[in-house]
Amino acid sequence: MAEKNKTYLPQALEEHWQAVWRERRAFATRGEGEPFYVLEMFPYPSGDLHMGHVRNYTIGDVFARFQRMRGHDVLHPMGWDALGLPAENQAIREKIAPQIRTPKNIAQMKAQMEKLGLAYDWAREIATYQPEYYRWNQWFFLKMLERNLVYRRETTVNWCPGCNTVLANEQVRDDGTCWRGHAGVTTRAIPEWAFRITAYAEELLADLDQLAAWPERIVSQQRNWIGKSGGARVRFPVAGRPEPIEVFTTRLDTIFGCTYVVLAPEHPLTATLTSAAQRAEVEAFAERTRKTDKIERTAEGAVKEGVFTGAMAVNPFTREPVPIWIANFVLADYGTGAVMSVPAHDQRDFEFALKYRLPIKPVIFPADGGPLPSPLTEAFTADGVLRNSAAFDGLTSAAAREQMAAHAERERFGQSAISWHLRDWGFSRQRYWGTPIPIIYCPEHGPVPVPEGDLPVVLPDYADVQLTGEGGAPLAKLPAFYATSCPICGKAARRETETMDTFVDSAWYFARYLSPELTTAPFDRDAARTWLPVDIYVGGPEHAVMHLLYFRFWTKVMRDLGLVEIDEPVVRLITQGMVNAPAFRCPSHGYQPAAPLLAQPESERRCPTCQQPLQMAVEKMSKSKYNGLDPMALINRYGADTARLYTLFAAPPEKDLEWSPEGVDGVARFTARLFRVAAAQAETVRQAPLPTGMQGLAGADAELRRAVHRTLAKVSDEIGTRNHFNTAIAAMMELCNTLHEHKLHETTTVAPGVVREALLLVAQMLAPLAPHLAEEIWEQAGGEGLVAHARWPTPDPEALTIATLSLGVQVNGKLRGQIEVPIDASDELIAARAQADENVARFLAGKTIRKRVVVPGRLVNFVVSG
RNA sequence: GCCGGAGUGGCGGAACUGGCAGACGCGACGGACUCAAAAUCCGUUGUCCGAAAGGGCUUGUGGGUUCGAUUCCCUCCUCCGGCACCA
Repeated sequence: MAEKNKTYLPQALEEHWQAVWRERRAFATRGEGEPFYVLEMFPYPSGDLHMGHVRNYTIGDVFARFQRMRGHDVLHPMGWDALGLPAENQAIREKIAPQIRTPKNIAQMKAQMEKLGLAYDWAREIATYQPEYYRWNQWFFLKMLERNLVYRRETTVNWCPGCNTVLANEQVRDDGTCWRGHAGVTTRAIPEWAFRITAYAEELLADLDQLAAWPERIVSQQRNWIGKSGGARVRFPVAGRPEPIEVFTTRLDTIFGCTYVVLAPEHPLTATLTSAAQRAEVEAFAERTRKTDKIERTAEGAVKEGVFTGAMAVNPFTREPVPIWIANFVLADYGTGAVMSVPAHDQRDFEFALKYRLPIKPVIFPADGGPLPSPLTEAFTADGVLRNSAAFDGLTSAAAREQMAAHAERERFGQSAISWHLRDWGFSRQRYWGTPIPIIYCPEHGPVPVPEGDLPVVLPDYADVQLTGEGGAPLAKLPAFYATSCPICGKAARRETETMDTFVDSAWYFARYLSPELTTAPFDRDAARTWLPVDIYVGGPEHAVMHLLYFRFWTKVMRDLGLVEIDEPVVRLITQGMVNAPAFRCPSHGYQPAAPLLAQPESERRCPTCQQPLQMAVEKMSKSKYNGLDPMALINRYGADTARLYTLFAAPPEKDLEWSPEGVDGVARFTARLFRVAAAQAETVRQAPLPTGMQGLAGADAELRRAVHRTLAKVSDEIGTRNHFNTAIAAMMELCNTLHEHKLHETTTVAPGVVREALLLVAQMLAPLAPHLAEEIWEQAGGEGLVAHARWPTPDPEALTIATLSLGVQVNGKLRGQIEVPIDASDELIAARAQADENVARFLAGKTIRKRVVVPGRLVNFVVSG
């Protein structure tokens, strides 16, 4: 900047450099260097960045800027996940068209991102609400329909009789009322469209092995979600019925202990086989189950309940009759919707049997021949040896599972089978603000795909739709939208009025950035060959399962469509922890805005309405808890560099972050100190020739140069290898303290060349983290061009050498002394020095040294006795 | 309930492969500068005993493995994320 001021005024300085970057299009791809794709999960454009965004995008920005300095050709785009429920709810509340509101929100958030100094190539911006984007959702739908990866099925959804519409899980409150206050939320079965993700289950599981650079916890969550388990299907005939009950079990070895079977209340057989005597009870129970929503039902830490249907099935192994029950914990759309219950060997079945006084029959006994308590006090769930199992007695569980499956297959009442936890992806939504599903229902030809040439099916204007949140799919009220003709026969037909799950948008957006303007294909194949897979993907761990699984699934589909040549979308995944903050809650009036309360002394924090003392807890920042802190306030007060450094300094990326504004001051001091050092030295060092090595350097010159290069080695490792930005910043703070010890903030005796090198290296190290200040220091010290485009420096190995080491000396594992030894000291010399230490000698006196452990470079330990 | 993760000073965190626990920062305390305040600069700061040298204790709980455990194993507790229509 012209007219240097020695006071650090970050706002003006940052605006200046942001303008320079913008003018020079500093973050466009260059077309030279190894391609490197850095991606962050794109946001829903709510209108304001929150702290979670700031953290997410700052972390991504560090990677992008660092890899650019490493010489890569970096692709770093940003876009908007604009469709979905929040925008629709806002439209209902505020009566503003999402088409109007969304671009405004986007403009505002984009301005905020620019103020943070994020290095995006804005020429590649995408927004999913634009027909230019979602037409490709529709195109993919048609392609997947052709390949039998899309189908129609029945599903159960939350239904609010008051709103007369389907509710998202989020719109159902704990007490069974809907988000708008209606009571009596229930579930109901409706048809929907689904993606056959299960066709890829085996590959989605196997390819987890390719994800070596993903966090282990994400991989295991995916593995468990896919949930492959080996077992068997067995058919239990029902007296007087043609159709048997099919169950899946992983414990076929326990089947002689099966004393009842349980169906889901929605199971198709439930209605037909219930006896007349039990009908009223069974129907009442099914109705009650429907009224508890899906989440609560599976979250059945609560109550396991069931009723007898009055019907009996036959255990095909024992040929004995067993009662058929229905229960709330068995789900229709999971497995076969029916389970065989073995109370002796399954804890849930055991509890259920006790409650309803069903027989408990042990058939597996400990392999060591030990007894089981009689009566059982809990289920014996381990593998063991079979008894009471006829021909299979004496077999181990594992052997029995094999032989019994073979037996079942021979006898044609079952076979071994694999079961998956993963279910197909239902993506129909009865909503307006989503991608219209390109299907036309013809009375004659049934569901007919919209011809590819007629895409996109464009969402009708908001003005034509009455968004009330009531009465089912909004598009179904709009004849101008749905009235059409059949593409096959031309007769009057009706469009599909449901829209797609927004997970569809985010399943492939990473590829759209490669060629955002393309109108002939979702993306350019050559560009995909160049840029994919994504090298680093940064986002929240809340997406560990669903989004990332859909993302992986879609990539494999795109591969099979011949669009990409990769199996997996992302090489390296970084999941950043959440940003939490204190939230205040009044027992009577709910959450209260945290910001004014934090400004008050603790004793005065009371509910503004009723003056009760408030409960405080650290919770995820969110609007509904009123504990969000506006990042723009932070940036306006301290500058973007300090805000960035603080979010990076407070915790390593993957850890949750408890936001406390106090710590910011320390980082603000650090940036201001660095600025003052650069400003103090600029005049004297700008032209100084740089040192070429350690020759001729002594005293403070040598000391400072060593410190700078040591810091560079540390920072390179922390940023480049370990991604621990907090410790990188700590190392730079230490260096800053060293610069102060050498009086670089005023007049120093250190040689100008050494000072200039220090400043240039500081600017380069700082460039990914605090890019504006880095540019400023770079310029002050006479760096060439932009530091954003400079190469990441390499430490001078000569400056990293050291002559002596300091080792700890332990006696019996307790630290008793400290010694200095030459770097190449032998174990004998180390031991001699250690024993010579006065305090160590005290602890060795009169004892026998039984063992000596020398850990190179760390410590020496004497094991003594006597 | 099931799946995944986390727990270290007054606070955020560090300790990379089993090797000197508490780097760096906040806060607090003391000092310099100032008429004064802010800013800045210097110092102290896990805890207990001790004048000091030094010693005891200490990484959610209880146990185990090891010369040595924040790190590995088992038990329990607490908190956080996900659970398929929030994204």
